[in-house]
Amino acid sequence: MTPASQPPRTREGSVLEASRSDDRGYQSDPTTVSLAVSTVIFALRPRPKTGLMTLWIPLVRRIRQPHKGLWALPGGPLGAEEDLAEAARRALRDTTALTPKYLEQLYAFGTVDRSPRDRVVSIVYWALVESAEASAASESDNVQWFEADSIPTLAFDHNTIVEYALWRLRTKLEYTRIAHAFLGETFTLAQLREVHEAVLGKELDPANFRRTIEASNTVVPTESRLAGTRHRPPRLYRSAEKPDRGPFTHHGGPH
Amino acid sequence: MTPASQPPRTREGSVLEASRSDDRGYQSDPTTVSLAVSTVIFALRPRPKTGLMTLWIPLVRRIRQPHKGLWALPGGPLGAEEDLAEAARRALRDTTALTPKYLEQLYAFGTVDRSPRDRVVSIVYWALVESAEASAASESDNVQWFEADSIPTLAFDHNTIVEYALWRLRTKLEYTRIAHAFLGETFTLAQLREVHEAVLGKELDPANFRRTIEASNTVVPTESRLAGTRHRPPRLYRSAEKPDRGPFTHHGGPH
DNA sequence: ACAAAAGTGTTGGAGGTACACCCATGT
DNA sequence: ACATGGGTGTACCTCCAACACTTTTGT
Repeated sequence: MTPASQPPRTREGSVLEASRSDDRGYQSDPTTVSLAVSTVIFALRPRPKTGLMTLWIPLVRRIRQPHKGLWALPGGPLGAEEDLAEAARRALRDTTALTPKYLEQLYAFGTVDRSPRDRVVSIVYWALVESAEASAASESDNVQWFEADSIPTLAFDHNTIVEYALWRLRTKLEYTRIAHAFLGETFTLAQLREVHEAVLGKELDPANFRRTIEASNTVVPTESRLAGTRHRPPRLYRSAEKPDRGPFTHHGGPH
Repeated sequence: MTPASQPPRTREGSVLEASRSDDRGYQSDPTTVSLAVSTVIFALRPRPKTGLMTLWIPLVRRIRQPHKGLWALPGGPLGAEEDLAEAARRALRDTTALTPKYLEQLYAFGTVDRSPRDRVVSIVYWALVESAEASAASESDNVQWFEADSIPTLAFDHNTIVEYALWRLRTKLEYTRIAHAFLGETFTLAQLREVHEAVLGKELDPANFRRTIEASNTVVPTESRLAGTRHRPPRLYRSAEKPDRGPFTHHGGPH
């Protein structure tokens, strides 16, 4: 019996992003519902002191009311000619200047009072960014990375959203191959295990991890090995083609 | 390795409901994105000939353009003072005049061209309705129940949405106790098994089903038994309190 | 040679499927 | 008495956690 995946019922703020261009802190027409798209971005980065890889999330500082000065999820209003995922990707590009290796819709948050004056419905996505790139990601006064375990108080209901995204990431890691999104073209099983350990926050048995992964057919071994270690050189693997299928390819075609 | 739960990328219509009050078939302001909420409603009802319980979905006939005359999911525009789930519940009440025992957000559909002229983002919910009530549900010229396995061609991308909802229902049935939502206060294990069989579309071993359910602690036995059968009277069960927990109660508290 | 991580083998427990069998009631 | 589903027992199989053990490199 696994946990239910009912998302939170929040009673807090909205998702007007820091980079919004108009200066009003409220909606002119109170009968209108406005639509925004935000993205929870995950990447693995080394923890400053220990150098150990952990989960990080970039946040943007709000430069307008409401919640001016607080950190918030990157996002913005949905463009009329823009798909939802495109908008999420744009939020990601604007803050981190990176391209996600994985992007999925998380949930639509829309309680009436989540923003103080506006009525905003936020469609939230979550994204995974390759570790190598994430290290070189832009950081500034208004954009900063935080460890997923120690997120400050955020604007609106964004703390709740981040928690939910974290839960989804951890849950989904166990039954899909999204972990590959954190890694490059080829990787060792130790590196893949490191990703799992960082996300789940616990150590895994190398022997059993190997067998579990091998049995899942999510990776294919290459001929090359990683040299330069001061021990036996580990084999490099690539991500398997695309055994990842949505619900439709399942019962859509012949069984 | 279970299937990934990436929803479809549709390239079709929107979700303007049949009961919408304005008569325009398009949006006045082309730069505005409008927001609608629809609901996929599930109930178990006996199949006409065989009497065997199967999955049914109520649909409404579109009485306006676009897609006038086609069947579509019940839904409507989101009210400014209305939570998303409320709007979904309203759609359900208006069509079936019933209260859902279970209601959960499915997905937000928002590709640019899903509606011919408008730009509509639909936040779709799915709901379960008690079988007993569903039998007495209202049906009219513009509201009709269809078997989940034989849905006609629907307006917009609603066929895709229904397929996705079906997939979610079947998947979630296996690791939660949502099956209870189809049943009344008390029920026999045979009835619960009948629900599972109807949703999954295959027979289950009564002996093993019993043990699986008992081990899951999702039901509690009562003292009463069901009489009037022409065999040994089966024990009645109730749904367990609330071992159903969202992601937050999980890692929100101490581990 | 030795440290260190890669990689293999082995065992025991948990859980799930198949199926034989007994139990209690209405007719 | 007997048909019918309720309910129990059990053997087997697969998957997974734990951990001992062997292999291959750099120093």
